[in-house]
Amino acid sequence: MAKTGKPPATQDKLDFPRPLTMVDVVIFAVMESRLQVLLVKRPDAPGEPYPGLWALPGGFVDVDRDESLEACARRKLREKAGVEAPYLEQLGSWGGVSRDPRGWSATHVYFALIPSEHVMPQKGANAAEAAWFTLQEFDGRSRLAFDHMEIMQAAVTRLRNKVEYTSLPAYLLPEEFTLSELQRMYEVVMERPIEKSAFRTRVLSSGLVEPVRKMREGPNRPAQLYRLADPVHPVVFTRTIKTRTD
Amino acid sequence: MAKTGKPPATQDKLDFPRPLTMVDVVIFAVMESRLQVLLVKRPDAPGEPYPGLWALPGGFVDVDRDESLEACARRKLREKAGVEAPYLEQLGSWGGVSRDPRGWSATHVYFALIPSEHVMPQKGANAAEAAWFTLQEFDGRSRLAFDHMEIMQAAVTRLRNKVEYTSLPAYLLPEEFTLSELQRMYEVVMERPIEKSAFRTRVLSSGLVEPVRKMREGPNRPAQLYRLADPVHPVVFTRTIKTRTD
DNA sequence: TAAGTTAGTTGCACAGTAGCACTAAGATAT
DNA sequence: ATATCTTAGTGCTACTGTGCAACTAACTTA
Repeated sequence: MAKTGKPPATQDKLDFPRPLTMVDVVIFAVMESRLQVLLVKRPDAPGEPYPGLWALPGGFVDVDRDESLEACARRKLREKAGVEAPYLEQLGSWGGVSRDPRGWSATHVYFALIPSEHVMPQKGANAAEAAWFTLQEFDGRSRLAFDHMEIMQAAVTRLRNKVEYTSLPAYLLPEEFTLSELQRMYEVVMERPIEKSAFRTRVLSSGLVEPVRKMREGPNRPAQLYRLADPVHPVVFTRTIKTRTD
Repeated sequence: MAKTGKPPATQDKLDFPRPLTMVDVVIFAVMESRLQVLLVKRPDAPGEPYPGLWALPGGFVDVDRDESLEACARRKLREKAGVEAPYLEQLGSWGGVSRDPRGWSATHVYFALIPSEHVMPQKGANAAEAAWFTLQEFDGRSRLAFDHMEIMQAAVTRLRNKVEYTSLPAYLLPEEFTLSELQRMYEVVMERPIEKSAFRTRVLSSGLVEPVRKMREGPNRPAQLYRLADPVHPVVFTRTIKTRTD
C-alpha cells in the first residue's frame, strides 16, 4: 500500500485529482393518496449540466459549512424542502467517471420521509423551481438529470421493501394519527389493500404506538388518536405483511 | 440554487475545495468457527495518518483507473485480499471534516463475504501487512485507524440483522455445501444455536438451494451436497429466525 | 455386534396473521 | 324517534411457518 506508482496516496503529497463530492436527497411524502417525490429544476446557466431537466434536490458538499455528510443532507432538506425530516436514512452512494459531464463525481444519497403537513407552500426557500411528482409520472420516458432516475428507483425499492417489515410509513403522518390513517399510508406505499383486523393487532401488539387522550372527530364514528411510542427508532417486525396469493 | 455566495456550484467554475474521496471494504470470512474481519496495517511513512494502526483495506479513488465506486471496491478486494468476492454490497458512506487529519474526507464503504477457501496464503499481493481478526479482539481498547471501528461495528450490525431474514451466510461457503455446514454459518454469525429441523424446512422450501449429485463423505453418515439455485441474488425470507424466549 | 456420531424425518404445539362477519358510534335523512 | 350510511373497532376460525423433541438412517471404529 505504500508505493503504487499511481496518483493516489503517499506520493508524499495529496496532489492527485479528486472527484466531485455531492449529496442528494430523495424526499417522499404522501399527498392525495399518492406517493410523491420532490424534484427541483436544473438551472439554465451556461456550463450547467442537464439544463432545465428535473433532478433530485442536492448539490456539492461545502467543506466550510458542512460538518458531515448527514449535516449536509439536512441542510439540503432545509434549503430545498424547507423542513426538518422526521426520518432520514442513508440510501447509498453513486459514483463514477461518466455520471456527470464535469468529471469524476460521487454523490451520497439520503432518503427522507415527511408528513404532507410539513410540505412548504410550494417553491419556497432559495431553491430553484421545485415540484412534487407522483411515481406514475416516470413510467413514461420523462428523463431526469444525471443518474437520478436510477437513484430514485432504488429509493422506491428500498422504501417498498422496508414497508413490509418496518414502521416507516408512520413518518409520513403528523405526530398524532389514527390507526386507519396509518393503514392507509401502508396501502399507498405498497399499492395494495391490507386487512384491517390483522393490521391493528400487528401494530398494537408491537408497542409501536401509544394512545393519546384525544379522538379524531369526523362525520362518522370518532377514532382513537395515537402517537409513536419512540419517535426516534422505527420498529422492525419479525414477519412481513403477507401478500395475497403470491 | 443558482447563486449562493458560497464556494459550491455555479461560481462559473468548479474551483472550490473538494473533499478527499476513498473506498473501504469490510471483508468477512468464517475461520475456525469464528466470524473474522480482514485488516491491514497503516504505513509508517511520514505524513501518513494513524501510522502502524490497523485499518480497513481501502484507499483513495483513482480517477484514472476506477470506472465507478463499485469497480474501485473490487479493485481493493483484489489488491488487498486477492479474491473476487461472491457477495459485495454497499454498506454506506462516512464523511466529515474531522475523520481524517488530512482534511474533509468521505469514504464509500462496501461489505464483502468470502468463503474461507478463497482466503489468500496470508500477506499476499502488494498489500501491506494484513491479518484476520475475530470480533472479540475488539471488545477491549484496541484502536483502529480513522473511524474504522465505528464502520466495522456498523457492518457487523448490518450482517447480524440480515442473517435473520436472508441467505447471506451461504456466501461464506464454497459453491457446494451441506445443509449442516450452512446451518453452522448461520450459528456462527448469530452467535446462537438454531433448530436443525426448522432450519432445514426453511431452507429447502424457499428454493434457495438445489441438490447436486454428490455427497460429502466423512467419518459418519454422508451428507447431501447442495449449491445455490441462484448464486447472484440472495433470498429474502418472510420471517426472521425466532430467538429463544426473547 | 455394539457404541458413537452426524444426517435427516416425523409429529405436535404455538404464534402471528389473513379472511370475514360482526358490533359500535357518530352524522344525516325521513 | 327511526332508519340508513359510513367509518371505527372486535371476535372467531383457518392456515402457515416455525420451535421443539423424539425418532430413524447411514456410516465408522472398537
